[in-house]
Amino acid sequence: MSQLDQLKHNDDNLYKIRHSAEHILSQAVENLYPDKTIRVMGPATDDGFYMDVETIGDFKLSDSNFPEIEAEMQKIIKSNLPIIRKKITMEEACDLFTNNPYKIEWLDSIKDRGEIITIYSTGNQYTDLCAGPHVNYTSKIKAFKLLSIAGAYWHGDEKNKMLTRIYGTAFENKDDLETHLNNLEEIKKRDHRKLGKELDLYSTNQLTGAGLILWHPKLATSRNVLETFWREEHIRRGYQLVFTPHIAGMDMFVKTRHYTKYINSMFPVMLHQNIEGESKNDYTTDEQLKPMNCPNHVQVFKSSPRSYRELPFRMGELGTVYRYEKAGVLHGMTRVRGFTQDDSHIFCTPEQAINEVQEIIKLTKYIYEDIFGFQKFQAYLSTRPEKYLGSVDMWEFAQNSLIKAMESEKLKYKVDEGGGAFYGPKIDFKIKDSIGREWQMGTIQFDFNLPTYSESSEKDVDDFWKLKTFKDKYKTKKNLAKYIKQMGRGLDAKFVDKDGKEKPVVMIHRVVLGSLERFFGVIIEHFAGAFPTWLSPVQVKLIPITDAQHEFANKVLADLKAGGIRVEIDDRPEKMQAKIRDAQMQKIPYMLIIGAREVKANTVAVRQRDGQDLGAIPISEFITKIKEQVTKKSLNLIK
RNA sequence: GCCCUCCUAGCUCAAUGGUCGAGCAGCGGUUUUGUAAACCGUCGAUGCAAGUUCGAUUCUCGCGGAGGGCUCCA
Repeated sequence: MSQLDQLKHNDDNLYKIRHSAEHILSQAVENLYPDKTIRVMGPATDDGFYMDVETIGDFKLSDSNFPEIEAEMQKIIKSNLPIIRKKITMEEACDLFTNNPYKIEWLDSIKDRGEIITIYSTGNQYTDLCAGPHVNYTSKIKAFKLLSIAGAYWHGDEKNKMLTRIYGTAFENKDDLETHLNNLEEIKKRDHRKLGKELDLYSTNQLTGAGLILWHPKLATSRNVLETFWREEHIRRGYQLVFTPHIAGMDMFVKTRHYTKYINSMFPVMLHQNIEGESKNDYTTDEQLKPMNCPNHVQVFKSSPRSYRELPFRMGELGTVYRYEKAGVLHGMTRVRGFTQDDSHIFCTPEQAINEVQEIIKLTKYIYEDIFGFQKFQAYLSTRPEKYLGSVDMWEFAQNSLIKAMESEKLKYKVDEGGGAFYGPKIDFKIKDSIGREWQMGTIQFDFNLPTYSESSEKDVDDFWKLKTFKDKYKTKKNLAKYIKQMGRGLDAKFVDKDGKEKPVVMIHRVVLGSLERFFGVIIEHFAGAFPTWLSPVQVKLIPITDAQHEFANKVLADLKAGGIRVEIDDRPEKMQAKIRDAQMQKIPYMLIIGAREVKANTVAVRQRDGQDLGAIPISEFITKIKEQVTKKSLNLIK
């Protein structure tokens, strides 16, 4: 956020209300638990406020404290205390907050920045170090609510003490608060974890393992449809599709240096010495569950000498990878430990790079906007970080390629200065779903690490020696050093140019959907579970009103199936209303009601999931319309 | 990994230091119906392991999982 934005922000009445509400919360907590808490700080946010507090000894705050805290806040608000700003000196400030180490630290940083020191007093009961601004009386807080409680590290650093954070929100009036709380309810209704259960889409369980998704038949149907689309679209755009294994030899990830960078998020090595009945002590071929597809793709590229004539070589795979994500970060389908990336690697010459990036952007826009109707997606360019591989020239070349491609495609982007990976610059695509939350999806990254080769250094040996896995395996540092030197660094991918000389190939890593798990998690929420017809697991439900229509309904079923429509018949001995309700709750796009009238006229009565009744239409006409809709991958229903 | 909370039937929810209750779903019947739930019957559960206790689903500890955050996200 720019400084100007920040100012506008602070002046906004809502921000004043929220920041003041946060002060009142802080004051209430202090009133209620004076010797058990130390005040830290808290700001207003885009949708509310939060306050950090340290709890002392065994004392713990939980949401069961909310009623009494809210009551205390209400008391402060009702007292209608004035909130007054005052400028003070550093000495005065140090005196005032001498018992609060957080405020003293804060004062130090204010001093470093050379800013003035201001305090805000609520009546003569509570004074806090604060830049403001605030409302002038506590009674201006007309509507507030505490929402949740969580832990947060001081300064967001996990090495620091864990504080307690209370989240809440405040508004100018009760109606706005009500609306906001209703929106939160809406978000909960769209939650893919809730819909995943209700619509029987996926599950996880303890025996399968945390963060590992079981795709149920319905979602698997949609995934198969999406995968087919993905494959056809990629073949059409000149990609060559491959399959590679889920595991790779350890040597691979020694050469790529994944072990020294990311070993904490990789599943452990599969040691052959642990194989029952294995007598050989030689386990040089130990394997590793792959955390990414790139190395195997490089191996496909390297399987024979590559001519410049073969470039660009666009290699694609729906490749499943496994990463040991920390237990606390797992979340439904959007953050998991096993996932399938719609991965591709493009091997090309430097001259071809811009065009390749441009083609990827075109594909990304097509899929996001045209196919899924994500109207807003944001591109971020991440540039050279402090620690980086390769030369500055290489980085400049790659960054320029990305920028030029985005400009040719008229793609607006924001810059994340220094946010690139150590191995190359990148473009990230983030999608806003229908309720405004942003998700990281696709990415385009240059990779200066994998395709290159260099000798192992002493530091490399040291880095590996620090790892238990390698210490245990090689026993002595001398053994390890011999091994690491033998491995070298990088996978050394080259091509033979027109002049007959071997040259390093440019490698571009890209995903469009990101991972199928996350993508489906996002589109479940985006569509609130009501997928467009082409992607719906069940596209049509046949609802005969009585048994007398079963024969006719089965004929319709056969006709629709013959037309390639995913259709089911509900021939339970239930009332039509109950069948409609069930189909409706399953968000099936079309319900075809079949009663005596339809049998007689050879028609079906079409009810859409949006509640629209299209009346009776001939079966052939319905088939034509729905097929057209599926072919066009329309986001709308027939009418 | 860290802080807080939670874990009761397939799902949603109830109750309790003394043999856990309901609705929906399932199953067996009855009902044959015109655009969001027919009726009757029936099956089914305290995450795992330990401690305190005469007795634990309830209290304590550990583990696992889930949720809200923090940190992280090649």
